Amino acid sequence: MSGSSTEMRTHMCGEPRASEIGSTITVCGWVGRRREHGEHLAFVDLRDHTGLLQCVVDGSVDVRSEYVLSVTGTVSARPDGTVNDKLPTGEVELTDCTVEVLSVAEPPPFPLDERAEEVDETIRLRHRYLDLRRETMQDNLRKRARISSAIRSSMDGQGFVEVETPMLIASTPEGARDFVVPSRLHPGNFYALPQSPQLFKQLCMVGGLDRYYQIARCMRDEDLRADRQFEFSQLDLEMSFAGQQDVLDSVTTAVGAAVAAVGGEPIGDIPRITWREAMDRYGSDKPDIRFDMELVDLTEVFVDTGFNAFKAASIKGIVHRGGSESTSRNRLDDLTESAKRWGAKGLVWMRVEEADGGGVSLSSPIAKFLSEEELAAIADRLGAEAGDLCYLVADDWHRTCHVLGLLRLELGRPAVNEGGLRFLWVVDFPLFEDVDETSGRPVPAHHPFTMPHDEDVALLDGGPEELLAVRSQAYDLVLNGWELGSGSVRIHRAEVQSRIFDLLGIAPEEANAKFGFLLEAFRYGAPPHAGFAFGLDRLVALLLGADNIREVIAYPKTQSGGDPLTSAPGPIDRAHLEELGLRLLPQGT
RNA sequence: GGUCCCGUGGUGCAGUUUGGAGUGCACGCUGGCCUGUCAAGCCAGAGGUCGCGGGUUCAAAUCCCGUCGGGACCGCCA
Repeated sequence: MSGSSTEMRTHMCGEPRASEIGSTITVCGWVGRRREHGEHLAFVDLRDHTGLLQCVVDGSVDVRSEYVLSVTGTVSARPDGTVNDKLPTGEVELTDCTVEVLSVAEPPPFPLDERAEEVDETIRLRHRYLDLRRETMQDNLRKRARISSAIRSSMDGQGFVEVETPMLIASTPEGARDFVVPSRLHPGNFYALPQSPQLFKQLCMVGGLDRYYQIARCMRDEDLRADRQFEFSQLDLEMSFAGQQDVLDSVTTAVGAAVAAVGGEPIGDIPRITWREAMDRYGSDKPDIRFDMELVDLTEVFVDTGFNAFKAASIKGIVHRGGSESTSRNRLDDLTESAKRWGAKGLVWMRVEEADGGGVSLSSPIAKFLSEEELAAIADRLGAEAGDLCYLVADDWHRTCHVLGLLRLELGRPAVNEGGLRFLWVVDFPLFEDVDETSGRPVPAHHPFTMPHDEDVALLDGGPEELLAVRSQAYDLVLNGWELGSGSVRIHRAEVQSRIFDLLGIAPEEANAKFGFLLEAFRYGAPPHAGFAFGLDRLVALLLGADNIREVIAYPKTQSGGDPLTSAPGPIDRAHLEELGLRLLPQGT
C-alpha cells in the first residue's frame, strides 16, 4: 500500500478496487455526504486525500458531516445497476461495517467542495484548515511539493550545493522596505529579515562553494497584490566561473524539471529577446507572448506631418483584428481614459473599412488632419484589413511603448489557464533605468553589483544619453507575462565596482558601511560569478492555472497583510516592549 | 498615498436605482418518514446587530457622511 497503511488503517479511501472484493479492510477519514434510508440502511462517503469510498452502514449509526471515522468492513461488489462510474472506487463499496467515531465535528462554516471557490476568501482563510481539506487545495499543495522536490533534485543533479543563509541579517537601505526585528541583547539595534540572500550567496562563491542554491524564504514590507505576498519563496542560485549562458542553461533545466513534475509539455528551448526588442515589439519588459498584436513602428511615416499631435519622437500602433464591430464608442472613450492614466497624451483610434475602389480606408475623428499618403502608409504598415481597429500613440519612445503595451494586454490577454506555457528570456537590460534630472545620477535598474556589458563599459564615462545606453549582463525569465525571476553576471573586479558606486553617488565610506563585508571579501580572491532567483509561488500558480498566489500558499495573508486565522499582526505587552528597549509613539502621530 | 468594486440567517445570492413590517430563492443545519442511494427523495422547523457609527426622514438594508473588513489595480516591489 505504498506506505499509506498505519496502525490504524490498512487502505486509503481511494484505493479499494474490484480486484480486492472479499477482503476485510480498515479505512479512516472524514464523513462527506450521507444518504440515509431509514434505520436499516445508510450510505456514508468516507473521504481522505486519495478519494471517496462508499460505506454501507446501519441507518441508526449517528455520523455527521466531517466526523472522523475508522471503518472496518468487507470490500464488496456493488449490486447490479448501482455501480458509480464517476468514482474510481465506484465498482465496490464497504459492507458489514464496524464504525468507530474517532472525532465528532461541528458542521463546517462553508461547503468543502468546489463551491468554496465562491466563498468569501476571508472565511476560507479564517478556517484555512478546512479549506485545505478540499480537493483543489490538496492538489495545489501536493503539486507544489512535487515541483519543489523536482527543482531540488535538478539542482542537486547539476552539482549545486544547498546552503541555508541567515534570516536575521543586517538592514540595508536599498531596495524594498525591510521587515525589522528588534535586538534584546543590543537595545536600540535591529536585525532585518532578508529581502533575498543576495550578498550571502555571493560570499558563498568567494567561499569556494562553486555552485550554491536554496529555496529561500524572502520578506519584503511592500504592498501586497495577487502575485505578491510579504513572504515568498525563491529558487536562489549562484555559479562560479560561469557566465550568462551557463545560468540560463541551469535555470532552464530546473524549470523544465518543475514543469515535468506536474505533467506539463516539455518546455524545449526558451526563446530569447533583448530588452530593447521586448519594449519595441510588446511594450513591456515581461511580454506575454501567448498572443501577437505586436507594436508596429510608424515614426517614419510622420517625419514631415502637418498634424501637431504626431510630431513626436516615437509613434507606434497596434491592430485589434476584427475589433471594430465589437468595440463601441463608449469603450473607445474608456480606453482613451485608461491610456491617459497610463501616461499618454491621448489615444488615436481608427476603424478600418472597405474602400469603394477596393482596398481599405481608415475612419477616425483625426483622419481629416492626415494626408492620403499618411493614411495609406498607416494601413499598409499595420497590415490593416476591413473590420480591424487600429490604435496609435505618439510620445517619447519609452512612453509610447509602455502605453501601447498596457493597451495590448487590455485588448488581447488570454485567461490565466489558456494559451499554454510560453516562457521567454529577456536579456540585455539597461544598467540604469533613469538619470535623475537634479543630481544627474543614474538610477540602477538592478542591484549595484550587476556587470555592465563588456563593450559598453566605455559608455560609463559619457553623459546621460550614453549612460542610459549601457547594457547590463542582467536577464529576466518571463512566463505568460509574469516576471518569474531575474539574475545577472556580478561585478567581481574592484575597479569596476568602485566606478559604479562612484556613478551612483555612493561614496567609498558609504559603500564601506553598507557592503564593506562584501567588498572586503572580494579583496581575498573572488571568482567571476553569476546567478539568478525566481519566484516559486508564481511559477506554481501559473503551472496550476491559478490567477492568484494565495491559492498555492498554505497560509497566506490578506491584501492588508493580516492573517484571519491567527489574527496577526497583534500588539505585544508593555513588558515585552521594555525588554526590547522599545516604546510606542501615541496613536495618530 | 491614490482609484475602483464588494459587505443581507452558517454559505452563495436577489432585494438598494424609485425609503414603507427582515420579504424571497438555493445550499447547509435540526427533527420526522423512507431498505440501493451517490447533488438521494418527501414533510416540518429553527436560524438575522442587513459590517459598524452618526445623520436626513413620520419611516432607512435602501438616501447622505464617516469608519472597519475583503478584493482588483496605480504608486511601491534595487
